[in-house]
Amino acid sequence: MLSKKAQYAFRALSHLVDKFDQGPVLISEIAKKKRIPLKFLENILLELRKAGFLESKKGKGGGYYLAKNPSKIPVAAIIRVVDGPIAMLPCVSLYFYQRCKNCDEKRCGLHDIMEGVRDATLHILENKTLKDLSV
Amino acid sequence: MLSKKAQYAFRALSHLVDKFDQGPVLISEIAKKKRIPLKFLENILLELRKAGFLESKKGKGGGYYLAKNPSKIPVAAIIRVVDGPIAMLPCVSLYFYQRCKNCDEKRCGLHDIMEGVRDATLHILENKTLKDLSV
DNA sequence: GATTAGTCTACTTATTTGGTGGATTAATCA
DNA sequence: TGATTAATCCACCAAATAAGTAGACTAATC
Repeated sequence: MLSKKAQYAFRALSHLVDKFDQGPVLISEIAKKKRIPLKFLENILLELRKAGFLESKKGKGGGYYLAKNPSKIPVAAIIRVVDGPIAMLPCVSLYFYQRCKNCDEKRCGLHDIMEGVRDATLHILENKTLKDLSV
Repeated sequence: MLSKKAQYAFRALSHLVDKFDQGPVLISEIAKKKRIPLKFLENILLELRKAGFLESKKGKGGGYYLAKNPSKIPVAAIIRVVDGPIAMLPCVSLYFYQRCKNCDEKRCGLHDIMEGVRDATLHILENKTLKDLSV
């Protein structure tokens, strides 16, 4: 399951996609429109900015906006920043790999199954982008 | 990510698959062989028994054993019992569905994407079974 | 220099995860 | 029948993570 934080992130991003190329959007506007706790949203947007997906401007006329075209930002990348690994086991994660305690990866059936799940999942999440958030 | 509990469950089950049709296996044997904390394993096995995947026998010669052929038990079913939903959003879960607060399912891009992920994931997890745990 | 709006640090609170202790019940065997 | 074996059940605990909040600070604009 995606965390609430990740769900908030996608809701916020979908608003920024709608306003793409229309200048900065206030955090407070996003919070109000999308019903996200303001201070919590601050943290989320900051994290997304540090990861390079958003840019921001301070002062009057400031706010947040997408750093690049929504069609260039895969859904998978957002999940990794906000929630971490997408895979169901550490030993099959591409970006957060950890060796399996007590499991020989060469002879572990679960490993193989979860590798398959990861591939199928990423095939979708790497190809769907923020532009697909607005239907 | 699967919880540690679910990972323990699969490790324990793979042992029971290896011993399938050879009578009951002691919790303590599984715990030792698979290096799972004994008392925690008790809880896990009990849960799996109540869900109908295992049977047990008390007293001397007792222990746990699979309730049916490993090839009849899908990996998906085990995950649902131990960890709950497989889907990435409540609003696309088949067994743990919950309506999305603040998201119109007919017009939500994320909903559609995660529906696709769910289908791709379940296509694998419903067809792989406990017999696939032993390679 | 007043105002606006994001940044940063540091909490707090709630929930989930992972794990333990100990008494009880059921089956077997001597 | 009573000792032994092994699962069952209940109730708890600690650590980690998730979710949310407070308030001072910095940068841009007017």
